[in-house]
Amino acid sequence: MTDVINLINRQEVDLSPSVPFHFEGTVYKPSHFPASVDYYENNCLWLPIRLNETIYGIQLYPHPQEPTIIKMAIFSENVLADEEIRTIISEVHYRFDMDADLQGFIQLADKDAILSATEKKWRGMKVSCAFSLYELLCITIVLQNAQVSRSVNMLKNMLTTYGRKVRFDNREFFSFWLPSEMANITEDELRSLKVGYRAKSFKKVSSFFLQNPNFEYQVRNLSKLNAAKELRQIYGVGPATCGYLLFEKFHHYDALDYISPWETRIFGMLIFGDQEVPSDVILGYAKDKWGRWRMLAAHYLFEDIFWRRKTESIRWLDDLIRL
DNA sequence: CATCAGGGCCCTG
DNA sequence: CAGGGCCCTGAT
Repeated sequence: MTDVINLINRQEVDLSPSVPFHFEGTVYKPSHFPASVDYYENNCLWLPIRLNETIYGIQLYPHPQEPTIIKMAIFSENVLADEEIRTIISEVHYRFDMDADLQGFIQLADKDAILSATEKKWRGMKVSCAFSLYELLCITIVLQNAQVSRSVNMLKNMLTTYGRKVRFDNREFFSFWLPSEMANITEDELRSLKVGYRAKSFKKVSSFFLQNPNFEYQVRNLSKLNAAKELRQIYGVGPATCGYLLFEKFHHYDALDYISPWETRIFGMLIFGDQEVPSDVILGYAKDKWGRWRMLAAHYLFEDIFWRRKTESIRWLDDLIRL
């Protein structure tokens, strides 16, 4: 796609997330690999967002004076209707879990030796996913059975070939392709972008969303168990991907029922100082100590160590990540 | 130079 | 429910 979508209209609105709200911890997750689908810098997030097939540009930053208010600038091609603004606000609230009540977690962490300091440091950090379910699935597809550098390359190839270039606030991004845009693309074409056997997943996931356009919104209302049942029916969604979706996208704070080998080693170190601890021991520990907050607790520990990695060298973590 | 496992999942037996 | 195969790549 050569044409660039220029979002020239700018409109500001105020958001009032539930407090406490840790802006930086919520909108930027250092454990995620960087992609040109959003950008975070210095307490400000830029994000193209696609709703009802229309692409908007979102800029989020804390209000300079009012600590409980988050400012959102919406960039658009056309002047926004009130209804559109309401839709965007409500979607952003969902994606950054702005209505969450984490009081139970705060109380739990306060009495927990492992969590206490980390929770205080990041108090108000919400689980978030800047992307739609379909977009997140595309990310998890490139994540599977590949090292990070290859995942980055696969997503970049897909975006530059099928994504839409979006410009707002003097910045350029790629917005994801639509499920319908995958329909006429062959597996061989996808394989030429070095995605390998994942080509089939892209095709199948896209046709699933084409047939079930409201799937994400239906799953939002389901219990963890029922949501998992629905998600696992999608081709390419196994236990690891399902866990990511349940937690990051659908905010099931207890979605820690499976841990992949590489995460097992990291959690082993974080909890027991030993990377050889088997995953079922870690799962049992988390369930016992953190109960219905166990994935959120794990998330706090996980993101904290990745934050620390930005300013200090953590040898054992470098060895385990293998970029 | 070759071999190999990787931020999983599908499919088969 | 265990295990082989899968695309491609950087590490060894």
